[in-house]
Amino acid sequence: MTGLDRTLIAGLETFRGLSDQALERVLVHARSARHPKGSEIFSQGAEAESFFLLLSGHVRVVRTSPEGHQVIARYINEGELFGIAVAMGRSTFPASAVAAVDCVALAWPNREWAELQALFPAFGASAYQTIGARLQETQAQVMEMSTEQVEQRIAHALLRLVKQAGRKAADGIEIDFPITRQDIAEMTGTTLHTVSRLLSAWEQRGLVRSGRQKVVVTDAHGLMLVAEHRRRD
Amino acid sequence: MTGLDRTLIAGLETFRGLSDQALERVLVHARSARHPKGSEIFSQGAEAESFFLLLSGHVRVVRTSPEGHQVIARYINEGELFGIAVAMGRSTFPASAVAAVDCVALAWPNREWAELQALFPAFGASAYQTIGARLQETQAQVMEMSTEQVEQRIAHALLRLVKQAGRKAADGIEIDFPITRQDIAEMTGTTLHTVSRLLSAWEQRGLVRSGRQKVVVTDAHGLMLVAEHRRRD
DNA sequence: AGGCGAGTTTGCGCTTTGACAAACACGCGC
DNA sequence: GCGCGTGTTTGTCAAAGCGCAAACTCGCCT
Repeated sequence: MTGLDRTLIAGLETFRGLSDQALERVLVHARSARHPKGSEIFSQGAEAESFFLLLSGHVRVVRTSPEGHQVIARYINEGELFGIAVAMGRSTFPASAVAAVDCVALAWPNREWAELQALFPAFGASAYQTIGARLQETQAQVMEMSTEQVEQRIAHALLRLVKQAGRKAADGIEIDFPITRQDIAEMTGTTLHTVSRLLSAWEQRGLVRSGRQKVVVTDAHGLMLVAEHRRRD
Repeated sequence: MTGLDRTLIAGLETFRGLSDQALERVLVHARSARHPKGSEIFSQGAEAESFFLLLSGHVRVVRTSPEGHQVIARYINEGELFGIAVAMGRSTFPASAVAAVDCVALAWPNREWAELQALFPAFGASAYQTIGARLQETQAQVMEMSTEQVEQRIAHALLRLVKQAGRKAADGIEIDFPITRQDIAEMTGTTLHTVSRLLSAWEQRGLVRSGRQKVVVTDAHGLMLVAEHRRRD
């Protein structure tokens, strides 16, 4: 009854090197679900009973502080694992996941984690590499926030988004999902006002073209120069 | 010839639940080394050939940006693993480790990682939990830097230090290793000047007592109030 | 077609905090 | 015991960018 075909996940980095048979096994306990844009896939603090893999769409991972401040920890791209609290020995989700667009994701019960890891060591290794990579990225983000001005941080964030979720547009590269000034502010630790001002300025200089929930980087190289420019050298 | 006794590591979280025999096996390829205060245990960017466990002392993990800015990612306490690039699938160290005081650390060749993990699943699980916990901490740090003022960040940092490496002093809790204003600044993304001013102010208010490379928290509760106090609510 | 609302733009004042500078003090080594 | 260097204190100044406020505009829903 699953109807899940192994071609869904064949070719994904996470399952690289697994045989067709292995892929079938992986999918046995997986359930696929559609998550409409804006819906919460899981909720910060909730009991983590499953882990997920994004088949299509884009997911925003958001942490909310006790005081209600939101911070976007990362965007998840197609083919990535997310909500893997189980891999970090956590029983609750440390953040919420929200579908940035209509999404399709696979979900496995946590108990499958140990199982799959034992059956397919390559899967375990790849998963832990993912966590390691995220630790690196997050530490890089701390460095950025410690040493860079807001302008550089936003430029870096846009370049990262374009790299991870860029789609060729007529006059540049467009970020492949709707993103507000507020979102960008929450990624970079600033306010939507400042983001708005900077995007306007950059638009004048021909670096980007932006509109309602939309950003197109028209001069990636120019933006890189902005990102590299240090003032506190 | 090793002379390493299993009592060195018995009782450590990382090796919890391992038999005496297992502990002996763990130590077979371990080498112990003394690292004088201020010396580098490993260097950012260098080929990672070993992973480490701190037996005694305190280690500062420092990242340096291409422009030369330094950020202290964390302090390692006794009994903790560090330099586990191998666990994250990295071939080079993403940061440097510097002995904050005279230290003793065990080192294993990377090849032992897979070995130990296979032999003692509990070891692997605990190690990955460590990485997961560090990812959490680092993300919490990003939140802090996004949403809190410098004063709150420094208060939080001090409280964390006191919790992790506090030692009872006559009139409060002292941080157990020499730490400069510059160090605190590099932990919190600010400048030593600002740290100095705030510590002075706090000293006046009776929250801390500080001197050359030394900080004593005399009123942890009061400092917590400072840490919680939000201005951008 | 029109209205509503979310998202955006923009102005202004002000606080926080960084930059620069200079003097100071503690402790170690000679 | 003295001098030097590292670490610390403190002052002044400047400006980045936040808070607040208000206007605006595009899309979408009815």
